[in-house]
Amino acid sequence: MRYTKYFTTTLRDAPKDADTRGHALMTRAGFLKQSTSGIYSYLPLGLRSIRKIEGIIRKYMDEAGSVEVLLPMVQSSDVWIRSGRWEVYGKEMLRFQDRSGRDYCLAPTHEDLLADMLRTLVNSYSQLPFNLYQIQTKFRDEVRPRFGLIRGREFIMKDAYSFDMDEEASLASYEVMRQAYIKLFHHMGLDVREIEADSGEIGGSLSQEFVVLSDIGEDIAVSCVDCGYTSNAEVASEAFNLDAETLDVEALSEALKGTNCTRCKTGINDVWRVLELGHIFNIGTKYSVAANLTYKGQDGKDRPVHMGSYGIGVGRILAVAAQIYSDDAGLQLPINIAPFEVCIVSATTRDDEVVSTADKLYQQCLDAGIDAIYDDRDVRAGVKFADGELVGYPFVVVVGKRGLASGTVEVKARNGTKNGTDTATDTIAVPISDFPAEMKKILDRARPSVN
RNA sequence: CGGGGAGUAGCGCAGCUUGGUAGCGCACCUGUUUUGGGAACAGGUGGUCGCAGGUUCAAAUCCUGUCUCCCCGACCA
Repeated sequence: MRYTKYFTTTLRDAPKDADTRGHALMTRAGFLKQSTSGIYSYLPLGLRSIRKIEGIIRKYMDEAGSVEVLLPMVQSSDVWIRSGRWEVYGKEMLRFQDRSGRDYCLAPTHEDLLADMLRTLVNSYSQLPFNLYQIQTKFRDEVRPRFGLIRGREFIMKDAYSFDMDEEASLASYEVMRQAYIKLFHHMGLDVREIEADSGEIGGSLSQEFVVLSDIGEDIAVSCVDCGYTSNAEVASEAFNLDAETLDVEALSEALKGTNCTRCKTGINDVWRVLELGHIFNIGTKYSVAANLTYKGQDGKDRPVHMGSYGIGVGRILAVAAQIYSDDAGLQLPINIAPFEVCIVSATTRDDEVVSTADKLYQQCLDAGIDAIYDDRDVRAGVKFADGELVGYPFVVVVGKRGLASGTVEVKARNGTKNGTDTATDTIAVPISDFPAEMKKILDRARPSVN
């Protein structure tokens, strides 16, 4: 992509209603534009990152045997009345009527419609097991949206559901999903922790959260520095007989200072603020019984399907990555979820050799399948460097007279850059003759290894 | 829903106390010079001061109402 043919913008000042650093930087870098409270437009760069996150999720869900579907966002009240939740679901469900006065809602979740739909499609044990997922926009009229994409009212979510004949098979499906989650988060470059969670209202026998440690986390967790066993504040407070009323980070840190891990018995506990990115549940038959979702077994008897449910907040992944992986100069998104992996910068546009070389390298990137943007604007080099740091391209390739004199270009890694100076510690000179092959090697080395 | 803050140019802000023809920085446009770390100079565009009503000779400024956004609490990916 040539910058001059693209559409993106950068801002020096963040809008005043962007509070967290990640949100302010994404706004400044041209990823996002708030539309109204809790509702955002994804601009070209932001959408590229979202698509990459979705692509990684699809890869690992597909590998785990889950099959993609797309359910409607606008749902008739019929479904919800049948599931009994039309009355129960509170104001978070946004309801409205069509021209004939029929009731509808914007789906806050999809279990009800899915179970309802499958009742007529699933009949026999021979159809089981299976697993369905979708990546969809959900709408919850939250009491208080906040922190940009962290808690929006409209948000993109991956939700998956497993359907098995019995509890044992369902637990096996759960484990497959759990492994897929670990891999996909690592592929994105995120340091996720698994937390033993309370199943809460969804119910069921087993539930885990996938969280990252972050100052904008909405929950508190206790983690063992040795074995890594992590539990949420409620579980930890039960284990240590603490008063759940006093559970802020400081109080919990104080209370648990020096205590040992409840699992490995030797490690020391540490307290963190954490943000939930994914949550998996082994539900059992609660929903299938309610929805009359049954299958006929080999013995001819009807039995309820055993379900599991598996969610990931897609937009939230981008939001928290922007928060965690950034500095004062801008974003530093992990390579697999950055909007572009490489930015080619022509240090001047007034030198024919520089321009023609930059053009050539860009074309080589296209031919080699390197995910590159070419900043071919007729602006000072400093503007391109500053914008490059703000957007956080993992690598910036500088084509300039200096390098050309020795037949090289500079490849600068974003995380090695020193703000405001030209003393990047992680800059290497790459011979122009070897460019695309060398660049590919550099990119591959930079990717997190999964497994 | 309870508590707190804010709406003035695309973005960030001043002006409001003490009414008197709306201002600054950045961005944007034109020209000249500049060109490997957010250039300089000169000129220029752009605002029904959130909206409605009221007080007044006169309202961004005072009064009343209203809408919106943000922050802190209970819920959630």
